[in-house]
Amino acid sequence: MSKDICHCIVLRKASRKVSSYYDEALAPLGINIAQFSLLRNINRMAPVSLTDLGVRVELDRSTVGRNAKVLERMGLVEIRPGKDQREATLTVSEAGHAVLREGAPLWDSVQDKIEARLGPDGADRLRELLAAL
Amino acid sequence: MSKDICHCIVLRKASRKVSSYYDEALAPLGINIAQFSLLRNINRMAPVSLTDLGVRVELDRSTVGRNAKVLERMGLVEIRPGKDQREATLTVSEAGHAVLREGAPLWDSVQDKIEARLGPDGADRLRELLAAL
DNA sequence: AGCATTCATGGGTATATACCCGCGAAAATG
DNA sequence: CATTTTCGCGGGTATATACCCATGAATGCT
Repeated sequence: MSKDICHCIVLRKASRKVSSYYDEALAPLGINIAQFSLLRNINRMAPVSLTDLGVRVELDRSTVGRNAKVLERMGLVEIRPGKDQREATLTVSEAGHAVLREGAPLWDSVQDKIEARLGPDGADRLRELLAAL
Repeated sequence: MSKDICHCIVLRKASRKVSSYYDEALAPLGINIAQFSLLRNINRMAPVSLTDLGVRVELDRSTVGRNAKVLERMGLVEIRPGKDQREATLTVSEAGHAVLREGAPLWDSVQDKIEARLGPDGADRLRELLAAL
């Protein structure tokens, strides 16, 4: 019975597999999909606090903080205190913008590949199903 | 455009979210879904080597080794050398069997919840789409 | 038998992720 | 204005995950 298959495990496997597609495509830039996506979100919201960013990307604030620190170490993001002394303000550096530019077509190609695999409307149907979870 | 949405990120979010449903349900047993699933696989294949188990669950050998070590520390799994001195042989302990028994209905309830959310055939359609990736 | 090759694990390193706790800063309250 | 409460973050801890390298064991070939 298909009922024996854990929905969660199926999702986790798919998540790992698909992540690896993006990771491989972005590898030439020395960045992975989680980092690239976070960088994009920082760019869209900059200057942004860790808390706001965490809400946006639906990740724990401490997770976002640590992931952002990795981007900072890579020189792609700048982290400094905001007016509110409690806040860490994130902005994308020059190098970060370059990665965003160069990564875009690589990301596009994987998006296309996925859509091809899912067939027409496949991506939309998948998104709908996942949104229902 | 929906084309702006990263298929990978959608999947990762869904994976985290769904995992948390199972994790919460299994929490009373002090185990999470990754561990529960691994325990089930060990049980089905026992006695099994790390390599074989890794192939089965589609995880890196070293990942399986570390995850299994956590289960061992919890007293749910026994790890000992096999006839082939290189091999680590995994078996489920008494406590592990108890967890499998007690976890089954908890796992079932989450499966049902997911299926309810996805609607009739939803789970099947989701599985098909994910399998195409 | 002896050496080369293959094979199974383990451990190092690094990221992703979450939860909890404590500290210092800002805001609210009397 | 002083005190309390709220808020933002960093750090500790733990798991999940992967890649690479070292080591010791099994196998195969000469």
